[in-house]
Amino acid sequence: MPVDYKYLSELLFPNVTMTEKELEEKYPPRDLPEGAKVTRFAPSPTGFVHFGGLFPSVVGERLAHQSGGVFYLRIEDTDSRREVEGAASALVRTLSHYGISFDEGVTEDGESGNYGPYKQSARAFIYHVYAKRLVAEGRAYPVFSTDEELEEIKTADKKAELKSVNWETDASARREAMFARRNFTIEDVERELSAGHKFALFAIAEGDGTRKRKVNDLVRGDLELPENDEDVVLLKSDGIPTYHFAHVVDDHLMRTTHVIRGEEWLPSLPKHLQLFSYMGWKPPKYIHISQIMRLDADGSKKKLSKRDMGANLDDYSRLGYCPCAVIEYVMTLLNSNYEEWRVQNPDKDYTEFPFNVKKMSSSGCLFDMKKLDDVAKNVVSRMTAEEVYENFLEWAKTYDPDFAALLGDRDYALSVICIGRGGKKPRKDYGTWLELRSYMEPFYDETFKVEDEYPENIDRGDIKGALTAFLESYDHNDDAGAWFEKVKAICAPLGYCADMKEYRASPEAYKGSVADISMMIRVAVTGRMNSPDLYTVMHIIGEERSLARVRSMINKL
RNA sequence: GGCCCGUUGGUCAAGCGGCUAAGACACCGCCCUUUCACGGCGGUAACGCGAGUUCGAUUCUCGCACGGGUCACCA
Repeated sequence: MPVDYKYLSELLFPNVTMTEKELEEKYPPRDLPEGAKVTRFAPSPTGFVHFGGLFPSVVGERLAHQSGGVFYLRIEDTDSRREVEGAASALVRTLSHYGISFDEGVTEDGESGNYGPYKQSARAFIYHVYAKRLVAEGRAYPVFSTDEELEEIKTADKKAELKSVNWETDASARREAMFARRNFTIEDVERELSAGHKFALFAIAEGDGTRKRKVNDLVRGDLELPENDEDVVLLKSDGIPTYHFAHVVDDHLMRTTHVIRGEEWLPSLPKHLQLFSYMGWKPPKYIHISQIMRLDADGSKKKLSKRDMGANLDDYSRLGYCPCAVIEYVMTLLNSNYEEWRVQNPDKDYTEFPFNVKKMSSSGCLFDMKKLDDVAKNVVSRMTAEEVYENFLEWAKTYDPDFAALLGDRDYALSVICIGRGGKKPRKDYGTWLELRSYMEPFYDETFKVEDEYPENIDRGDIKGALTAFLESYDHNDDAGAWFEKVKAICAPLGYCADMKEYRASPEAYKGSVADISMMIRVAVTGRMNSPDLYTVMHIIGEERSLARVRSMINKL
C-alpha cells in the first residue's frame, strides 16, 4: 500500500504552524539596485578565524560593497558537538580588526538585520516548514534510530572509519542501504514515533550519477558534475539541519545572490542544486575559492591548517603585522592584477580597487611569508609617521607594555619613525611592529645594548684610537657634512683611508677605510653594525647620550 | 577506489592559436653608498608527459602522470 505522504508529513512535523507564504513575506526579496550583490560569510564557530577564512570574507565583502549590495554574517552552528564557546563573538571581533564589517547578521553581542535569526541553531522552525513540505511531496523520508544507534553515530570516528574502508564493496553496500532505507510503511513510522525514537530526514535523490550536468562557477567557468544520486540528510535526529539543507534554505530566504565558499564544497554542489530545484528556488551564483596551502616537510603541499605558522590570525597580531598589510597580501593573492594597480595607486585604499571575480585564481596557492613581509614593508613605508606611531603604540600596549611606556614621549618616538620616511624612495626597515620595536631599541637607554661585536680582525687599539679621536673633535653643532669630514680626519693617523674610491683602488695599502671607522663609531653609539644614517641617529639620541655610549665603549675595550 | 577540480620559473602569477613566454617575491651579480635600508641595472630560473586538431600549439581535444578535494545524522 502506497504511503500517504501528506499524512506522513503531519505525523513527522505536527508542530509546524508557519507556512511558506508567511516566510516569503517575512523575508521578501531585497530592495536593491540592479546588479547589487548579496553575499555572506558563513563560518561554523569551531574555533578562531584562520588566515584562510580571510579569503571568502574579503571576497564577499568586496563583491557586496562594491556593487552597493549587502554583506552579512551568518553563523553555521548546526553541529553543537564541535562548537567552541565564544567563538562567534571572537570571530566578529577579529574580522572587524581586519576592517571587514558586516551590514547585518550576528554581532558581538547579538544580531541585527531583518533576515534573521542569523544563527542556524535558532532557525529550526524555519527549516521544518520546508522539511515538512518535502515529506508531503514524497521527496523526503525519515530514518529512525534508537538511542543506542545515535550514541554510536556520535562517538564513531568517521575519519578513521573512512580510511580503512574498502571503497569497492562499500559503495555498493551503501547504495543497498540507501534503497532499504527508502522502504517503510506508515505503520513503521507510527510505531517508531510512539516508541519515542528520533528520526533523521533524508531527501530522495532523483539524479542519475552516470549523467553529467553542466554547472557554472564564476571562477572556474562551466563544470561538468554528475547528477546527485545520493540521498542527503536534511535534518539530523536532533531536528537541526545539515549544512546542505541549511545552505539552501538560508541563502534563499536571506536572498543571497552569490555564495562564496571553499572548493571543498564543489563535490556537494549537485546535492545543493538538486535541493534548490526541489524547492523551486533559483540557486545563487557560486564562487568556489581554492584552499591556501603550505609546503610540508616532505615537499608536498598541504592544506594550511590551524597549527601552521601564519594560519592563526593571532600570530599576525602578536608579530605586529598591521591588519591592513595582511589584507593587502590577501588582495594580491585574490586578484592577480592588484599589485599592478597598487603601484599605480600607491595612496588609495584597497577598497577603491575594482575587484574582479574573473581575476581570481582557480588553483590553490602556497602561503608565502616572505611575500607577506615584503607587502608589509611597503604598506608601512606608505604610512605617515603618525599612523605608524599610533599603530605601534597600540600594539606595544598589549604585547610589550614596558616599551609602550617608553613611547609616552610621542615627539621623540616620531623623530625616530620619521627617519627616511616619505619622499620618492622611503626606507623600508620594518614591516611589523615587532621589527620596529627592535629597530627602535638603540634609541632608548632602557633597551640599548651592544648587540654586534667588533669583527675579530679589527685591531682593538685602532677602535679605541678612533673613538677617542672622534670624541675629541666632536661638535654637536656640526652639520652632516662637517661631521663626516671629522670622521674622515680620524682615518689617516690610524692608517685608514678616508676616500672610498682610493681605498677600493688599493685596499692593500691601508688597514681599512672610512667605512670601518664609521662602523666603529656606529657600534659604539647604536650597538649595531647596521643602522640608518649615523649623524641623524646621533642627533635624535642627543649629544650627551651618544657621547656617553662612546665613552663607555672606550672603557670596555 | 569512484567522482570532481587543478598543473607556466623556488613562490604568486600574466597569457586566452603565431610573443625573444610579462610582472612581483625570493636568490645572485653590478651600480649608488661610511654600514644598513631605499633606488637603479642585469642575471639564474617555467609552459608535467604523450598523442591528436592545425600551416602553427603554453593556449583547443583526448589519454597518462602528478597535486589537491570529496565520498558523515561535520561543516
